[in-house]
Amino acid sequence: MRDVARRAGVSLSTVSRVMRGVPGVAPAVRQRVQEAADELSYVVSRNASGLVTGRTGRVAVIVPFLQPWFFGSVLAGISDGLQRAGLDMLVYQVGELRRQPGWTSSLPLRRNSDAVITVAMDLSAEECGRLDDVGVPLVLTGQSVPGRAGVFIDDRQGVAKATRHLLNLGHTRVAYIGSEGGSWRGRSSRDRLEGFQSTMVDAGLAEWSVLSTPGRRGGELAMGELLSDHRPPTAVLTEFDDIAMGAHRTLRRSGIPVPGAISLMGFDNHEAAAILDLTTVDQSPRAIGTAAADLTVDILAGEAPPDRHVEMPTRLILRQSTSAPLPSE
Amino acid sequence: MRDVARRAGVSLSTVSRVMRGVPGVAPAVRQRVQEAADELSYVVSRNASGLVTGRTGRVAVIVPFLQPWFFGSVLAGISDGLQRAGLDMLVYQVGELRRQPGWTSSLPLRRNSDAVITVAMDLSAEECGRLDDVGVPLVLTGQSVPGRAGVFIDDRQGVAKATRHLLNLGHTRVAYIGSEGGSWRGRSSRDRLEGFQSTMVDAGLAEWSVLSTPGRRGGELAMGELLSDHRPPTAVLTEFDDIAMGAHRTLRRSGIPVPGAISLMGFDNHEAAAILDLTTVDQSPRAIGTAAADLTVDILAGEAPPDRHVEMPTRLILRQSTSAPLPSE
DNA sequence: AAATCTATTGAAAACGTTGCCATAGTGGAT
DNA sequence: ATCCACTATGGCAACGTTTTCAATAGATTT
Repeated sequence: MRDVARRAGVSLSTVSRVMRGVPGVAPAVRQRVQEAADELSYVVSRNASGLVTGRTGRVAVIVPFLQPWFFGSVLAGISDGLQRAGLDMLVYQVGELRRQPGWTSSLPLRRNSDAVITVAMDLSAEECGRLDDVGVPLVLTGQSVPGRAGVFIDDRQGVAKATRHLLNLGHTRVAYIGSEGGSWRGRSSRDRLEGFQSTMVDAGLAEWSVLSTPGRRGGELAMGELLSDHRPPTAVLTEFDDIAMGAHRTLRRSGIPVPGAISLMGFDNHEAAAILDLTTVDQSPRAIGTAAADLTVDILAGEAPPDRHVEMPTRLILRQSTSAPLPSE
Repeated sequence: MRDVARRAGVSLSTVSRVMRGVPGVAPAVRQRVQEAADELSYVVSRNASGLVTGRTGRVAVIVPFLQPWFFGSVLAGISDGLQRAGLDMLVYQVGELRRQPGWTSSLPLRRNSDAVITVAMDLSAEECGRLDDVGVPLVLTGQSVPGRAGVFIDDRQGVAKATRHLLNLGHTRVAYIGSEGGSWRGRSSRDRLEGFQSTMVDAGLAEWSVLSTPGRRGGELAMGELLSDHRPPTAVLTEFDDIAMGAHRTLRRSGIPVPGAISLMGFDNHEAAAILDLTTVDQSPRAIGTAAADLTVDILAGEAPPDRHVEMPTRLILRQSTSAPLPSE
């Protein structure tokens, strides 16, 4: 910065003003400084400016994992939103680390980010509290906690929508495959199951659900179990697409036509769902990310209360894996 | 920090020494300071320490996109590696921005990161140079440029491996579907094509390749084109799995059994490849990420030359989509 | 007992910014 | 001509660390 000042023949203060775009600098001088900065390819050190302003210009994003497609999509959205606001994105993958009770303090968040966004972390109240201690705004995604800022979908309603789709097609024997344990998404898991159950009960039908280990393998097994019933379901809804893919595989191997004999539905609109022509419910993770970033920016600017909730819509994606049940039955 | 010092009854210098874990502090004092820091849940401000050390403790990772599964996997690996070394990860998604000539300077890299890792950016020499100007080590992944640090796979060899697999099964009419334009992966694209061509020529067979738009849709179209040949191939290899998935769809719709009539192979070991039982070549993106992070750490520590190349192995993943051609032909 | 060495600690200068206050012009109203 | 309000600019302290150097107190050697 000193070099820029010297080159433009002005003081440090003036360079600082130009770099921050604050008013009160003569146009001619402004341009001269700008040119000098460009020639030296100078950018301000966030380190130094953050030291005095107390703002770091960075937002920490905490994800449980980075590999599953879902997180990539949410991150893409967050990145878009933050970039627009000129903020940088720090990404922390907690993964296994999370098992340890004090994991929140192992993250160097304290004075190193202006806000924290968690993605589908399903935090406990205690974990939330610990993150609060960092002293920066906390925005949750994929999770709704009263009194805390969050962006999420209505899991219950989304599943209800899916269930009704199957009922509207004329199915009466509808089964649900959910996950249990091992998954990091406890709350959302429960909500989806309840959404299914209440919709079935409201329709005066028997609620029929199987819980299995999460993931594709779980779906395979659970589907096998359903097929071994003396009157198998004519439609199967799963908690998320991965499970549906496993179920799909079992059906394929058993030579059971989809949707001919059994209609199959997923949830999430997984990248690969399109490949299998799987009817599903879209929750547009990228939009969730953008919304979370925008919300964060607004909170930082004081334009939004630090407990605003943003609910994202879900959309039914109709593909080839669902149809009316065979009339013969 | 001052608070910690006061609470522990020592000077700032001593606290600093304790926090950095440098020797020269009496064990008793060390413990007292540690406790005080814990009670105040104090962590050092990277901002301030970076200001004086010149190190930021952060590494910038530049990716073209964040959504595709591949990037999530590489990031997961990078995150693992950096976390182990106590470094934070800044992620910049350049995406569309890249069209603009000066995009490199729009990233606040200069004094804000200790190193830059690019992921499958396929940078031009000029872009590399611009990133060099930032003045920090540059590590490329998915791209090999002489004289620059990089982690990559041998695309030619990987495709050659795949091609030989098909030839070993007894196929002689093997076609290749590659991508052209629109993709950000020019170099890798060319290498893969050449790997196929040279292997075929070496085997004394006719080289037969179709280029199409990248992605699933391109695969669908290209497969259709191949099927309209008066003697369609008995095996098809594609530049990457996405294309293979499109091709798979066309085959499914045409009622052509895979691998019965046509063997199909992808490349990359896409998440969804397992769903389609697609034989493919794995390049373990997560391992690439870890290797890139480790290399970066080593370069920063001066333990590796700033132009070290790390070549990652590829592995043939045998699944159900390839088999010997029908003897009848 | 004096001298030397070592281990531990503290004091103060830097690092590159920002924000406040002071200063110097500039033009208009009195 | 004098004063005022205003704009543009510079000077300097402060932010929270690390680093260098000096100081102190025991311990060891002569």
